Amino acid sequence: MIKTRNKRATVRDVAQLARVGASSVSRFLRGVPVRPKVAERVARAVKELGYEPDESARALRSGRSRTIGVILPKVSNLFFSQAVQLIEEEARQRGCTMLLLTHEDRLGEQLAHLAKLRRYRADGVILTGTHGTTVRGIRTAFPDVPVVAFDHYISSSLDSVLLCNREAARRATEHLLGHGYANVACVTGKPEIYSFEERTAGYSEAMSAQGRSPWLIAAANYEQLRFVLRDAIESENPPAALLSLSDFATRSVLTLYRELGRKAADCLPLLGFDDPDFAALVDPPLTVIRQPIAEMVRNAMSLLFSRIDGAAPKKARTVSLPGELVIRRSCGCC
Amino acid sequence: MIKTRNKRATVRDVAQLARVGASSVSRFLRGVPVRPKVAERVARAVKELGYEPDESARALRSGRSRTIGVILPKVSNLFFSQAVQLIEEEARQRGCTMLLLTHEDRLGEQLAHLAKLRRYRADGVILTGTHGTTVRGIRTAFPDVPVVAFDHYISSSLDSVLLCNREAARRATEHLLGHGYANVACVTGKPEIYSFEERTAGYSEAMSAQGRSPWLIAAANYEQLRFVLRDAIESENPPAALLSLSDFATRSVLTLYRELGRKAADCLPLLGFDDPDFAALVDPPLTVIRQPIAEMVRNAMSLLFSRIDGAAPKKARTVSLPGELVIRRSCGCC
DNA sequence: CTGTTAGCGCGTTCAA
DNA sequence: TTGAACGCGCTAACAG
Repeated sequence: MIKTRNKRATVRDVAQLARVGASSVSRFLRGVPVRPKVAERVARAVKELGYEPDESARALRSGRSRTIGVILPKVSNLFFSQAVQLIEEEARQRGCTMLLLTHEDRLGEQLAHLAKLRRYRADGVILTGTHGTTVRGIRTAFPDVPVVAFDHYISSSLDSVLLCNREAARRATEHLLGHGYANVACVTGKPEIYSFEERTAGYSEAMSAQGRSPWLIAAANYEQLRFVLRDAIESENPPAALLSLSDFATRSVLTLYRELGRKAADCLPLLGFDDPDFAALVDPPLTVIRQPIAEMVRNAMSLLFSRIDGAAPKKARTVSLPGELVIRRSCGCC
Repeated sequence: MIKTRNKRATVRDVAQLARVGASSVSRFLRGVPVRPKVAERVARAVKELGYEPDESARALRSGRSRTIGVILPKVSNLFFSQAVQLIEEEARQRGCTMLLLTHEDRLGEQLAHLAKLRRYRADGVILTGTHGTTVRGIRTAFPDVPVVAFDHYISSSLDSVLLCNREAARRATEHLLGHGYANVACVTGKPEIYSFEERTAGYSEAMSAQGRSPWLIAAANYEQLRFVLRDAIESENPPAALLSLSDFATRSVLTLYRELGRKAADCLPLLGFDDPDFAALVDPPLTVIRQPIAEMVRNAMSLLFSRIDGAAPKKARTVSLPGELVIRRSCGCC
């Protein structure tokens, strides 16, 4: 089969073949009512020519790109990769396509991404920012584009969807405390990240409420975290149990145990945020706080699109969703 | 602060302010040499106006959208989510943005995605197709757009990047056989997927070479797989070891063990494809075939861009990369 | 190297 | 309702 390098069909070609005006074609394609006869002829011409509208031209003309931008720290963990998948599906249902960008917690990259989305005229943005993100920076890039903060609170002037981080951490801590482990330590990497700050706060509240002083085991990255952690658990007075603030931190803990050659019985009771693949598979199975990813995405998308469609109140809204405590065995239950 | 709803600055505004022609602005922005004086004035005007070029207009005029499409079955496993992250980084370095679409192994969705990318005039496409994908279907959507098949061989007329699936499966099987487990079974979901077919073939070759008959434990999905698997390992003459063809299949195996309450000692020796989070964390740690994701992505992107830049030979190229056998303990080593 | 001109494909006027 | 004409913002082609 010889590849006929025909130029792509345009509305004009379709109009000509269907013997109607170009604007009738345009109307038909966008669902604006036209005479049945016209509709039929246009439909046939479209099919015959294999016509597909050009989204660039559409965007240029209409000012809407039918595109939403998604900016995340990374996609290579279960929380974000599931979120991406759900966002994509929902965007598709709403006739949009997703531009995906990751910043790996570098503010500079994130700013560059915002500028890029501006150039692409994204109709809206889902943003999980990093430490240092300001609403001012966002609004410089997007004076008039809807932005929803996802898993990250930036300002009351921005729509946000969040886990009830404090409450979840408090509940998790209380659960551990309830087992009689008085000296619960809190483990996290990148303690400056918003969610981790909040969770730390919730943890501290729960500890203080029982007259216990918080013990934060933190490090700038997860490599280092293992070392700090090792010092802590091999010290004279080690923690009685561990609250881990993310799947990454949990992985550090488990990796350390493995390096140390500890058997399941020698492991500190553990409760972690996120419900990664390995949670149910390790020994003992991990008790976790599971984030309601699907609901978070659903809420974020409906906030976003209500703004894109101009149907939102001016005031920004914040949706806080509770975490689910999934009890397995690592916490000491059973 | 009152939001001044100024229209966005355009090249003409910049040109006017800088007192140069519009095309000089365009040239400067694209890196085409201009007189230093002009460059400086344009740069200042751009800054002053906060000018950002409009990618829609650019795409419309130049025929290049600076966008690449990525179509995958899903992103919620480690292999694909890492691939996505790497693709995005590399696309960014090359000045492109990624449009991400997932089809969850539904051919219809995949076709719709191809059509969508056509409307967006994607400059190139990275595609992990599903069963039933034909080069004809792809070329109907993209007569003249570069497409690279990723982790999926479709036709010799399409650039492809692949794991050496057969060889890896053969080696893995031989490794298990080498431990003296004669009766090695092969476990997979969705056996019709290209990679799994190839791996199955490699497994069968290795078995046959030793005069053993292959035993395929397969199911259409991973829920069902657990049941089939259970029948197999609880039968009178169970397999002596298991070769799992993907992280999902491996997860099914481990989940089943957990459901059955089996201790590490009672688990069949196991070797699995992919190196997911949990591989090093479970007991015993999993021996796996790790796919060289970064290299696969690097190759795919350079194949793609050499075609986008018109610097590729006409003939399609296939890159096959070897898997890495990561020996831990589940296979019976140590 | 520069500026002017034209038109990419579409949606949105307008007058019919 | 329809079709013709215009222009969104930009870059390719040209003449200077």
